[in-house]
Amino acid sequence: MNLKEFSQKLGLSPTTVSRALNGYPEVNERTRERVAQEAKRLGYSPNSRATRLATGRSMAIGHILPISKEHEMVNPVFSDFIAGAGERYSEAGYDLSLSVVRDEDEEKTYRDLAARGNVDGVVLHGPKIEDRRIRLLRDLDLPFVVHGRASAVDCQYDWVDVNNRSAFHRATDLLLDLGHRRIALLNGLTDMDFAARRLAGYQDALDARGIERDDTLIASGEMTETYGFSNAMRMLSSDTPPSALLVSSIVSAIGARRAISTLGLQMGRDVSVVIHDDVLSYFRNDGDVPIFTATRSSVREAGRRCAEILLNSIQSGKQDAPTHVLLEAELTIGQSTGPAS
Amino acid sequence: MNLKEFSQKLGLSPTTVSRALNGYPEVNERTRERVAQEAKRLGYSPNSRATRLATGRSMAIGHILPISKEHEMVNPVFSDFIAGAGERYSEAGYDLSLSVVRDEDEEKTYRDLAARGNVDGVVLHGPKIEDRRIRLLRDLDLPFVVHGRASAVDCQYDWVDVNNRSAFHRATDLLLDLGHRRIALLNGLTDMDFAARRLAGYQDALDARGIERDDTLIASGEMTETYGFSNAMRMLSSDTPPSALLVSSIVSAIGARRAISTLGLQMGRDVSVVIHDDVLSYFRNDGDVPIFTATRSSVREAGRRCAEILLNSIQSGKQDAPTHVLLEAELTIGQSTGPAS
DNA sequence: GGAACAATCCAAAGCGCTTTGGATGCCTCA
DNA sequence: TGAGGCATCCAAAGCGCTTTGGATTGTTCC
Repeated sequence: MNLKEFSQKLGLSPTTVSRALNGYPEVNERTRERVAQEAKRLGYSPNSRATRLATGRSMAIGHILPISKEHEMVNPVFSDFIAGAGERYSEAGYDLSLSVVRDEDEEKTYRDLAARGNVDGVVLHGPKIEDRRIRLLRDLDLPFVVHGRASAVDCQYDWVDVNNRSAFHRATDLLLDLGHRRIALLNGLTDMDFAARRLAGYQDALDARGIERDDTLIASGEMTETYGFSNAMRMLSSDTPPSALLVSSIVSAIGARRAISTLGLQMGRDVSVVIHDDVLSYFRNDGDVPIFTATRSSVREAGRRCAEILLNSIQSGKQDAPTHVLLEAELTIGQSTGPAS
Repeated sequence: MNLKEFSQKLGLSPTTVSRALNGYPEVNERTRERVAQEAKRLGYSPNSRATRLATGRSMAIGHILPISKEHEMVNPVFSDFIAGAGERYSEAGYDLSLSVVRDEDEEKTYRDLAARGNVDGVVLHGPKIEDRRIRLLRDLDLPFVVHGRASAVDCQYDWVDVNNRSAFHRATDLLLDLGHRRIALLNGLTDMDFAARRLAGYQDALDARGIERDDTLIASGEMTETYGFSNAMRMLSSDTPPSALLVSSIVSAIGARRAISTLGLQMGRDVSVVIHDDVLSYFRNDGDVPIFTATRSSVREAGRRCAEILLNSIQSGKQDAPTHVLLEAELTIGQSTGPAS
């Protein structure tokens, strides 16, 4: 049923019905209620395609999930982030439009979304240190918010980020306080901004104690279980093994733990491990004493915050000062750390 | 720029331009090429909102991600499934529209998607044994495909499923062949269809050897790491512990492995473990000798197949015989199984 | 040379909403 | 009593495409 038919059944004009349903003041409250009731009774709801054309808004937020043909990896935090953001979108009546594209097509996809008006805004995931996408989105005049930051990009934009630098500074400090001197860092890919900041935090802590950094203790790569396993194996079985590992993701930490027990060592006694915990829903690191000592910050919460900021900037027609949210990670002591022997 | 302006610049009518861009035969090839070139040069692409209204198609497939307020869980296979399906959607020019809703709102959301015409079809995730959503979708006349099946629903529908029953039959058989007699099953939630089928497969194998099932060896729940850990702990530290575990998810198996090593046991020697492996991208269970012996079936591939079936049924106006795809899981021997001692 | 036909293009009518710019009726107040 | 104001409703013009039903031109064939 469309508006015309529905309004005829009510003996009203389409105009009035439309206004009644959309909360405009020009319509009598009794009329509005009657319209609402009849709409429910007869099962009328406005066709979204028509609404979108008429209003010029898409009522959708775009997310791009780039797939690299080599690894075919999906970022494990993606689904939890999406869950957080999507929750807000639903509340606000927005759709979440997900484009799964080969990573080399990502920029093209943004252009396309903008040109065809598929979405009213986008969330940018996984910014690199120098991220071209940010300028692109600004030039396309498509509202966006970045989950993370891009250190080498100097234009203004909204972002939500964890304070990775301070988190890893504190994590490293903790290990140093426990007497560890050879601390390995299993980090994300080097061109990722978050990885650079985590490295900087780690470096800060070493610098503050005058400890020289040993580059053989630093690994970077996609944070899979295998990555954690193989790097921990390699480092721990070297002549000068680390006594502690700082691992950028709980997934890789699982791999590191596997390496530790494969080598007949015990985590928390022979090797200490501190992780960054994004609070993935199927990998809860909680309980009375969490498995892993961790810097913790919920990626789902980050999703919510991103959504809020973006929806605001879309609805307000934006162009206020840019919004920045810097979430502080919480450092929790778990079973995976202990004094250096 | 809109079609009217663009066609004026070309000295053609909107009709011709539209037809040229959409591949209709009534337009001269030279004209078509000129239109295509100019569109690229001037950056014209048709407004998708208008196209969607005019054609009456949404060019979007809906997926619902229900969030239970208690656990706030996101199914870990979700993102990989989405990645597989989304790939196909992109190729076909369809959007993936993701609705994140509280689980009690799921049916309402389907009704809404159908009534407002937000999507041309939906994928149904995680069917329960008796799943009301299937009838609902049929009644709503919204094309859909189910990832999985619902044993107790007798209407016809398209589905893509893994042969869970035979997979778990074979997995159990393998353990029986190795001499294990007390085999625990860490299964999914009891009302899930896949869990019922896996249990049936397990039962089949026991029956074939005349082994009585011990219900204390069967657990069901949401397949988190913690779930795997605590159930494995409980069972393995009982008076009559199992000598082998059959675990429905790699995530829970990680937890089970943690329990095994916490108890000072060794996986593959003291306790055998067989898992079902959905081939999650960040948790690859491969390599020369995989960590876990597993029945393996790629959930991403399932996503692709679902997408293909759904797009076909939408484009063909459907109502052929329903399409069923039953994927056979591949049984791979890894390091986690060995003879019963 | 004109009928028949194909190839090519176009004008205009949708698609189902929103929104502008009134119209109508009723009340108030001098 | 009639002008002014308010509350309530409506007709019609978009939004930017697609698609139907011609119109026009050029070609072919007897």
